[in-house]
Amino acid sequence: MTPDEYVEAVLTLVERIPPGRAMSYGAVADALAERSGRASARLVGSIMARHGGGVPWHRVVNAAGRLPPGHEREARARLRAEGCPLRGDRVDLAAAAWSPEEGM
DNA sequence: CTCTTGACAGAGT
DNA sequence: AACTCTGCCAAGA
Repeated sequence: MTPDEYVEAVLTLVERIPPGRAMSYGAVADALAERSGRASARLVGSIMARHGGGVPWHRVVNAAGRLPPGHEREARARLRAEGCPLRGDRVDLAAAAWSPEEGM
């Protein structure tokens, strides 16, 4: 799998996350690990930073439910609008966590 | 090729 | 609970 294909795979998966739900960068990397052969939360983060426009990037947060630096306002607003379970300024991953298996 | 840099994660303080 | 330190792995300089 080429790097470009990996980027596509990440974006495709992120698009499949339903409104009001969320995934951590690590969870995304993990879900793609089977198919891509590698799992790196950092890599997913970088990809979202560079190619994240165009997909519901706000539904991808870090493992602690923290929103991406610099986009916290935007993300919080969108998540709130979608009814995503929030705990202060963090996503309640325990309640919002989604996996590809669930959405097919 | 080496060194630094991250929308990260997990353990330690 | 907030911070720091380490491991991680691919991109850029």
